[in-house]
This record gives sequence, C-alpha cells and structure tokens, in this order.
Amino acid sequence: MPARGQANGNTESVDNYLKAILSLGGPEGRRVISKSLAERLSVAPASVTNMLQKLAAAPSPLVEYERHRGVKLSAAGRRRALEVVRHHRLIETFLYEVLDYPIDEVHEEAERLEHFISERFEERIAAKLGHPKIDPHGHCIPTMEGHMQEHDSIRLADVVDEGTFVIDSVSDRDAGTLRQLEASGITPGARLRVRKHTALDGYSVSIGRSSKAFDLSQETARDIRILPVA
Amino acid sequence: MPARGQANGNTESVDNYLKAILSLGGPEGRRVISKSLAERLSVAPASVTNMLQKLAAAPSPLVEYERHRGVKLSAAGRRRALEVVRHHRLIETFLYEVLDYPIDEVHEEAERLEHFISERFEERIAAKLGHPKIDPHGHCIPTMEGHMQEHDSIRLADVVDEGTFVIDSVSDRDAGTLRQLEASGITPGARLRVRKHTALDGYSVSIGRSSKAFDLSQETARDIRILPVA
DNA sequence: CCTAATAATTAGGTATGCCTAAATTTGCAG
DNA sequence: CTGCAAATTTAGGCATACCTAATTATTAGG
Ligand SMILES: [Mn+2]
Ligand SMILES: [Mn+2]
Ligand SMILES: [Mn+2]
Ligand SMILES: [Mn+2]
Repeated sequence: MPARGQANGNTESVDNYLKAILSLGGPEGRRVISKSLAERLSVAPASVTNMLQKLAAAPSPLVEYERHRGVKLSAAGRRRALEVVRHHRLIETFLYEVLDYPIDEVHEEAERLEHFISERFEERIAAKLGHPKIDPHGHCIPTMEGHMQEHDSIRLADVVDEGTFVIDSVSDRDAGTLRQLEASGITPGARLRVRKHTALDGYSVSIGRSSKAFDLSQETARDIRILPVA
Repeated sequence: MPARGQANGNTESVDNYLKAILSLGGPEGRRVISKSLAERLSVAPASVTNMLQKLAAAPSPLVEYERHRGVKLSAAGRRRALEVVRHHRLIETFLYEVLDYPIDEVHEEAERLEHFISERFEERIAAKLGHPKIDPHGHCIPTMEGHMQEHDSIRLADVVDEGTFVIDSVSDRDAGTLRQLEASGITPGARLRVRKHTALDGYSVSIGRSSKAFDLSQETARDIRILPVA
C-alpha cells in the first residue's frame, strides 16, 4: 500500500505528472502529448500511458485522457497542480529569504519538499514572508484559492529587435545557468539592454547603466523572460 | 525503482525502522524483538521480519539480525538513526520557534519532513536557531557528528516519593496529552511538586509556586520525565 | 521434560510506479 | 491513397513495502 509519505492524498509521482501537464499545456490548458511528458519527467513513454490511464480512470479523475490524443487536466487536477506550484514557489522564496539559500540551490530542495509539507506549513511560511506574489526567479505564486495571473512577458530568445527591457523571470531548471545569470546581474527586475543579435545566433547585452557588454547564447536566452520597460 | 523521494539514500520506511530500533533498544543498544517493532510501526510482524532480513542482507548492513532473536543497529545504522532523530528534533524546534506552530502540531509535521530535508536544510535551520541542544519537548538533539548525551532523568511514573522536581521532557507521541500538559504548565524546565500518590494509581501535583493541585493519571505520568531540583 | 502460548517466519498476494520489447495507431509524404 | 516513421499502447517484469494465513521456533509453566 506504500508510496505515500504525503500530507495530502496524492503521491509524489502523481503530483509531478499534474505539474508537468500544467506546465506543458500552458495557461490555456492545451492537450499534452505523452512524449513531452515522458521527456519532461524522464520516464519511458509506456510509463506515461500507464499513469494517465490510471489517473483518468479514477473515481474523480484528475485528468481527461483520450487514447492517442493526449491529456489535459480536469478542474480537480488543475486545482491540485496549482497547489503544488504554490508550495514549490513559496518554499523557494522561504529558502532564499529566510534560510539564506544560494539562489541556485532553492529549486532542487523545493522540488522535493513541495509534496510533503502540510497546509499548515504552507500557511505559516506564506505568513512569515508577508504573502509574497513572486518567487526569487520572478515566477508568480498561485493564490491559496488556485488563481495565478500570468505576466505577458516574452522570452528573450523571441526578441528580434534591439532595445531596453526589464527582466521578468529566469528559469530555475538549470542550477549552473542560474548561477551564471546571477553573477552577471541578470535577476528579476534588472534592466537589460539588448545591443545586438550576434551572428552566432546569440545576443550581446548589458545590464543597468553598465557599459560592459557580454554574450548570451540562444540557449540561455530561452531561459530569460522579459517585459518592455514600464 | 520508486519509493524514494529522499534527499539521502534510504527510504522513509527504512529510516523509520532504524529510528524505532534506536528508540526501543535504548541508549545501550539492546536487541529489539520484532513484535515491539511491529507495534511501534503499526505494521504486521511478517512485514518486520521481511524488512529486517533485507536490511541485514544488504552490502553494508544497517542492522545486525539473528532469526528469532531480534535486531540491533550496526554502527552505520546507528549513525543514520541519530541523523534522522537530529532532523526530527531540529525541525520541531524550527516549527515551534520560527514558524510559531502550536506545540502539539510540531511532531506530526517533523515525522514526515525528517526524511526529506537535505543536509543543507539541516545545517541552515540549525544555524538559524543557534545550534540548539534541546527540542521544544525537552529532548536532546544529537550533534552533527552523531553524538547524543543522555539526561539521567526518570519517568514521573517511576516516582514513589513525594517531593519537588524539574520537568526534563514530555513525550511528543500524543498531541492531545501534550495540549493538556501545556495548558497545565507542565513544560520542560517547570518546577513540579508531587503532593501525593493517589489511591487510583495517579498523582496529585502542582506547578511552580502555585497552590492549585491537579491530578495526573499513571498513563500521563509515563509521558513525563523529571530530574531532581538542581 | 513436555506442552501450550507467544513470537517469528514462510508462503502467497496486492498496490504503486517504473522498465523493455513487441504490437498498434496516426498522420504525413510521395 | 499508400506506406513508413513517429507516437502510443500492450504485454510481461521488477523492486519496494505492505498484508493474511499457515507453519515453525522458543520459552515459560506445570
Ligand atoms: Mn517535485
Ligand atoms: Mn521558481
Ligand atoms: Mn518519520
Ligand atoms: Mn520532540
């Protein structure tokens, strides 16, 4: 009967599937194909099929699934996914603000703990932090009621024009990249000038009033979201 | 391959077996019989046998086990058990001191989280708390190196004489009892006068300078450890 | 010393979640 | 329209950690 450990009803695995479907389906909740899930979760495609069938067959299903045509979250699934995301981002903020974690270490710890904290814990750290709206990477923290207002930021990688922007958020997926961005001053809220779109499919940028320019690869530019200057 | 979720190598289950063996075997590390483990962990005796065989057969075994004659921890097992206890008690202290948890809610949360926090998390909350030596129930927190100095406190239930004592610790196992003790002022460090050993196998006691006496059942008296007045 | 109760072990199952290999299905190119 | 490649599903397994029922050991009383 094992594989729980949870404060709530779901397993860590189920939570991670729900989060992945939310993330890959985007705010509009597009259907997500098994292959993307398999990649995102680093499991075999067969394992995904298996899990989706189980989730869809449950008494009150967390997903809507049709053979060969992908999944999307049910209302209940979306609610749970947003709760886990809220846990994740509150924990990240807490580790960064209260426990003085280095920015590049918060994600891994949050990825684990998000499944195991109680509602009380969630409520207490939120209170301690003054009910923050964004996490240290610049990502929105869903509300207790499960709402998340999206920024209409765009990926730096999608910018063709030169110009000045405000950094909205940076990806937390890769600790190494994050460390480098932090070192370069590329953190949420900073002002970023895009000097030119270099030949080698990258960018030359500078931060704040600094005249020091440096290069970002196309790869890295996909991990940075920006907004027009206010 | 599942049932992990852990920051370290063991599963939650294994950790809980090790902690139970440490606790039931006492500081001297007496052999523990399967039945006690089954009761403590709320699993069937057959499940205990199964687990002990697996733990003992591992490449570097966490326990020494002989059929029909109980288990004790190996050096490695003891080290890990003490680490989990350290996690548990640091987390309790943290929840109580930093997150303002009610005393009777810290145990349940710690019982879960103790298995999932990283070494960094352990180190950071210890630092935040100023490297505390005892938890909110009065229990010693093992050091990072795996040492735990035992108090030579005795259970109130073992006191025959009347007299005045200092409360060393209270059990965290039952939230209800804990809430009542807290309400009566029975907390670590408080001064306790034992008035009489009542007929119905209980105690009449008072706290501090108060003249108000109240009764404690023999049951409850087993959950309180005391020291002679300094 | 023998027996009966108690403790422990073995045998045979279940559920979760994952894997590989062997079918299927789909959808696109020619 | 066909045929192939990519995506998906099915089939068959494995590991963890439980459970119940049946069997075997140990041990304390008489
Ligand atoms: Mn996770
Ligand atoms: Mn984040
Ligand atoms: Mn535990
Ligand atoms: Mn405690």
